[in-house]
Amino acid sequence: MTRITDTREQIMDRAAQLLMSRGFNGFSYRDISSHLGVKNAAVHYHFPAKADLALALVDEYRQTLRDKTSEFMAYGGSALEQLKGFFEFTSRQCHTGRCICPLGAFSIDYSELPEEVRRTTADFMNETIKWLTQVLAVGREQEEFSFSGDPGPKALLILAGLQGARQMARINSLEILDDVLKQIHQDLGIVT
Amino acid sequence: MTRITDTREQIMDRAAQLLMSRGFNGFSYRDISSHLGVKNAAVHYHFPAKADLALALVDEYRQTLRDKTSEFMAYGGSALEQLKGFFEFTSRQCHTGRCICPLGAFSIDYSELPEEVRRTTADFMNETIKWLTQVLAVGREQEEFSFSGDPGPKALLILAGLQGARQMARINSLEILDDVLKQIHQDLGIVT
DNA sequence: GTCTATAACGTGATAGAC
DNA sequence: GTCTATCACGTTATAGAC
Repeated sequence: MTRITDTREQIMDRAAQLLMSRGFNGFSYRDISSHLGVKNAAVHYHFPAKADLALALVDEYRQTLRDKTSEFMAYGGSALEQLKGFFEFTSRQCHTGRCICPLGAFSIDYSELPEEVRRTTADFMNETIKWLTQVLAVGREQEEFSFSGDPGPKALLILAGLQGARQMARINSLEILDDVLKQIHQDLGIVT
Repeated sequence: MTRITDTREQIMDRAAQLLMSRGFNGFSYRDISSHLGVKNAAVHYHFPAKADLALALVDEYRQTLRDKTSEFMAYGGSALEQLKGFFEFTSRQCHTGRCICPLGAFSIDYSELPEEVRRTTADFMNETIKWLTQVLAVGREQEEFSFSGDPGPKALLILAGLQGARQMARINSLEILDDVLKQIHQDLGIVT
């Protein structure tokens, strides 16, 4: 009934949850195993070293982004729709668990992560930047929203703003994320 | 020759450095003591528990902000000057050590911090928000810069953007922070 | 694939000499 | 105010039985 990879997926899910709520150094194999009702050796079977787990997590995030954006990147489409989907995803994720952005979490421990994890994390971030830059460029061209200056730095400010807002929201209140999202909308001339 | 509190200050300095480069859970008493050439018991003498160290650090940040902004908050002044000072401080701090914002660092471990540290951290953040909100309001009134909408959410976006940019910069390159700063300037209509 | 058992180590923290 | 010595604990990780 249960698939062979079931435990592996459960480990990934729990690890993702913990990463976004405590940072990569803030959880242990025990936190994962006890939650699943298994022993820590079982987790080590699927991910021998913690770095393997980190790599799998980043890879998963990257693949998710690719799946959600590949069509847009290849053939274009409605930029506003892409943008709204991204904002809603972020907002929903944050409202259920007050979790922070995985990139933000990894950035803290970045200097101590293995080279391969660092490279994959950087790749993931650069792909995200590239995607949003194109969304902004296409959306402005299609007059779905407006802003002045290059799309690149604008994309950076939006991504950085969301990442920071999620962290600030957990110290203060989720209202902060909502306010920042509204401000981003306003600065893009999007009517809500 | 050396003051009584000399070691205490050195501990604070090193701890601040470590906090901003590895997060609160990313460094140990040993990291501090070995750097100063003392034993970890000496550090425990000045800060019995790690929470005491966290509290002292947040308090120091808060006091620094108060010192730098109290005059403006009380009597007003040039908002542009305040803003530039803040940006330069952030930029300089980031360019020497690629360190992240202390608030960002604490936000990761926030759920496990003692209540008193949490409260002080939240106070510090709220004071920062309040200060920047007033700077934006006054600056727009004095026509030093311009933007549409309420100063509050605008202040949040700027602070969140800086916090996120510092983290992204460490994964990619310091150029990201520079780009974000330029975009913020542009969105405020400040000519550079 | 999961278990028990254990190794090897780093951590925050304390007691008591100097 | 700093030291030596030590504790109790959590951590990642491995070996080998089932």
